[in-house]
Amino acid sequence: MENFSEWFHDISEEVNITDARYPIKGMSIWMPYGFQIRKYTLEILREFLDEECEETLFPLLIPEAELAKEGLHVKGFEDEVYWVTKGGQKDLNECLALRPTSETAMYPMYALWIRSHIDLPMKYYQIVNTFRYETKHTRPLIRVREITTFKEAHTAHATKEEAAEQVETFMEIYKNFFDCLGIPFLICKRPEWDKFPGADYTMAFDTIMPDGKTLQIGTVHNLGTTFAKTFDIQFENKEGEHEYVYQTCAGLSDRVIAALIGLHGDEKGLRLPPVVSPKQITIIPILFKEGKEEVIAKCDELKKLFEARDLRVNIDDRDIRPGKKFYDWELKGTPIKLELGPRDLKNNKTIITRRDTLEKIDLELDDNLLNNVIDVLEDMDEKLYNNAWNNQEDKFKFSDDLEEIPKLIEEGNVVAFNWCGDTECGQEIEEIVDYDILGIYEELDEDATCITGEERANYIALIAKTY
RNA sequence: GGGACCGUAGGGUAGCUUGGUCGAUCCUUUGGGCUUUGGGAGCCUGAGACUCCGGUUCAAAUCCGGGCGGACCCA
Repeated sequence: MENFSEWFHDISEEVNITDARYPIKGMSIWMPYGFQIRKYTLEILREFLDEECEETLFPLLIPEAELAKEGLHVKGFEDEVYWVTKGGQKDLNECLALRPTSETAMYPMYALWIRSHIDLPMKYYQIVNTFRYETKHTRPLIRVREITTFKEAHTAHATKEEAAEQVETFMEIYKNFFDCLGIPFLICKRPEWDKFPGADYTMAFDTIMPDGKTLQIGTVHNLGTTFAKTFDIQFENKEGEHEYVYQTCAGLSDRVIAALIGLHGDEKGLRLPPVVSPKQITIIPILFKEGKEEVIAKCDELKKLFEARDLRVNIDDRDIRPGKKFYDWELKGTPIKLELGPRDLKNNKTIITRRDTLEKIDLELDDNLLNNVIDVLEDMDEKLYNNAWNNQEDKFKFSDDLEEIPKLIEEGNVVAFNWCGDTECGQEIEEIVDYDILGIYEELDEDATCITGEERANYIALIAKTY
C-alpha cells in the first residue's frame, strides 16, 4: 500500500462503502456494504455506551442566539457553520444553524431539566449528523462537510471531581471500543491552543494511518463550568444553595470507520475484523453440471449450522466462475471463505481461506466444524489487533533533536519529545518543525530538559503530521 | 487566505498544442445469447461520454470568460 490516499479512495468506491460523487463537496453516500460495517460498529458502540448514558435525539437546527451565547465556543466554529436563512421564499426572523456539534442545542434544555442534585448526574448521548463548512480538502469519512455519524455524549455533574471521573470513564469506554475493533491509539492531552473551544481540557485519541499521518478518532472534554455559566445550568444542592453543574462531553465520528478500513486493509482489499464484517463467512459453492443439487443442499445446511450460532453467513451463488468470487470477497474483506464442491462432498471435507493471512485450511465436515471455524474467527480478531498495534509501535519514535524531527515525521513516524509545556514554546516548536503537536502524552518525573534546551521538561509530548 | 492544476460512457483513458477528416479511441463496466465453472474464462451481439452557462467563429471536445465539481501546493 504505497499510496494510502489513493488506496483508500479507490477501495471506498470499489467495495461499496461510500460514493463520493454526490454533487456537493464533502458529502457522500453510505453505500450498502459500508452502511452495514457502520451498523455493526454502532451496535458495539451502543452496547458500551448504553451502560453509561441514555440515548436521545435533539433537533438539527440551532437558533442563532443560542449558538452565539458562548463566545469561546462560537469562535471555534463560526467559520464553518451552515445557515438556514429562508423558509420558502421568506427570510427567517432568526437564522438557524445546522449543528456543527450540539452543546448549544442541548444545554439550554439541560438548564430546564436540571433542578436539583437529585437530577444529577445527567448523562445523555446521541448519534446524529452534523455539518461543518470545511474549507480544506475533503475526503470521504476523514474530512467531510456532513459528518453522518457523530456520536456525542454530554454529561452534567454536581462536583468537579465527578466530572473528572467521568472523563476517565469515557476514556475507558473508548479504549474498550477501539480494542474491540483492533484499532490502536495514542492518548494525548491536547495543548491549550488546540483544545475544544470552551473546554477546560481535551483528551484525544489519535491513530496512525498507514501513510504516517495521525487521525483523531475520539475526544473527551472536561468543560468545567464554562457552559453551565453561559446557559445558566444550576442545581440546588443538599444545603439548598444554587450551584453550577460541571460538564463533560465526548465525541466519535465516521473517522472510526476510516481507521477500521485503513489500518487493517492490505493490497488485496479490506481485512475486516469479524465483529464488524457484514458477513463473517462466505460460502462459495463449486458447481458442475453433475451433483449440483447435492452441493447446494450441503451449503444451505452449513449456512444454517453457522447461523444457529449467530454468525453472519452468505452463499455466493452468482453464476460466475469461482475464481472471480474469491477475488471479490477478498476485496470486501470477509474473514472466512468456505469453498465446497463435489470433491469435498465425496471426501467429507471443505477448504476455508482466512482473509488475514490468506492461509487455506482443510477442515473435516464433522461435528467439530463449527467450533473450528469459530476458533479461526477468534484467532483472526487477535491477529488483526496485534498486527495493528505492532505497526503503530514501529511508527513511534523518540527524539531530542529538533532538526531530526521533520525527517522522522516525513518517514511516517509520530515523534515523542521532552517538553516544558509552555504554550509559547510549543507554538514555536510547531513553527520550527512545521508539524502539529498532538499534545501531552505522559508526565515526566525524572530530570530532563525541554527539547528547546532551556526549561525543565515536565512532559513527553507527541508531534506528527495530522489529517 | 494565497498560488497553480484538472473536468471526454459507471471507472480509467486517446484526441485539445495547430478548431473542420469526431458519426469520438482503447481498456474496464454493463444488457442479451452460446459455452464454461476447484483462483479474475472465451466467443457473438447490443448499451453507454465531450461538466454547465455564456462568448469568439461559417464551424468548438478543442480557443476565451464565469459557475459548479475534483485534486494539489503554500500560509
